Amino acid sequence: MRETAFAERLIAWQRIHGRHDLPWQVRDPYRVWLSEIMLQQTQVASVLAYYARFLQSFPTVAALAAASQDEVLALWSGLGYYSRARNLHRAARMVVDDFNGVFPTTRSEIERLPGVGRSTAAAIAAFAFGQREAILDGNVKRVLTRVFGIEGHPGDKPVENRLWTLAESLLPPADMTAYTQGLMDLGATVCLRAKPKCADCPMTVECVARLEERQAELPTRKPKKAQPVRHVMMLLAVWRGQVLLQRRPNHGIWGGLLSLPECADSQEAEAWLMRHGEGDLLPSWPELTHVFTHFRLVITPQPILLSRLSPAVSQQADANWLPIDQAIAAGVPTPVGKLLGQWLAGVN
DNA sequence: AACACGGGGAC
DNA sequence: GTCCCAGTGTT
Repeated sequence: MRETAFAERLIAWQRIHGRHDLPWQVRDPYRVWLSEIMLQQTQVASVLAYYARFLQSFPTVAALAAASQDEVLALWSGLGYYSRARNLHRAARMVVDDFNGVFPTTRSEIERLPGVGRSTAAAIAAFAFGQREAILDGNVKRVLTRVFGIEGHPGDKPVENRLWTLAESLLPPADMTAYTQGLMDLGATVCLRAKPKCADCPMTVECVARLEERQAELPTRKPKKAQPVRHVMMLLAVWRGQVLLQRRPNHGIWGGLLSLPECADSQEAEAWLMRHGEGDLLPSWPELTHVFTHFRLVITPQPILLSRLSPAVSQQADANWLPIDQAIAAGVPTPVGKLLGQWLAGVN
């Protein structure tokens, strides 16, 4: 297909059939940026409520910069990929401190913000400033591999490089907002992964995948490998009606979130109890499996009722004793929220 | 180049 | 259950 034909058809299609009512379809770069970060590896339906709540608490980049990391993480809790929230917070402070409170206006400058890579920077530059920059996200990769019949896993470097070059060659001379939004809309509403609606697609007559009936083979799947399993025991330590939460390190899984204390097995749980005071190990609850991209985590919940807390422990700086309902609201990982919810349901 | 990083929707 | 998504940062 001619490059110009692709862009012309896409823009015309977007104006009629594309999405025009998403809350982040604005020119305010702060709102565009926030939405793009939330939408990384996360679907629109999941983002909508988080976006509204976040914007209500932090209406401007200055408000976000003035917040604490805790406040930001609490509003992010449940969305996943928490480094996005920490980077967002750092980047807000960078905009205030290094860019004099004015959001940067070029792709290369925007790309310096932590958490903003090439595609996200290009999307912000296109939506907020109408600049001629190519995006390449999951939707675009699916559309391009199908329409142009590009073989190979799009995550492989040579394939990805080819897709970037193609994406740049397709850019229209103007109308970048409609074009960029059209690319995303086509991928999200028509060029679906499982059942693409080829009859509704403006590229259908020339789409390689459609012509060869290979929609199911493109984009090429990632070769999969076995997922390792990790086991952990999570302690539901309760003292005077409050549960103990500990801050996780900023790096690694659930970085920076409050979570339950962990150990390997019930023997270690006994030792933990001896260190922390006196009380009883209740029978452990049934295992809970949490699935990640790269491994599965099998959690054994171990409730502990403390009757006395050792003085040294009660003064630990990182110990957070909270009523269960407040603990849930504090921004804990999803499986921890489930466990605390089960406790509430069981006790009350 | 490969991996780490969450959660949820679609099937 | 499996696959994959509006990706980025680290190694």
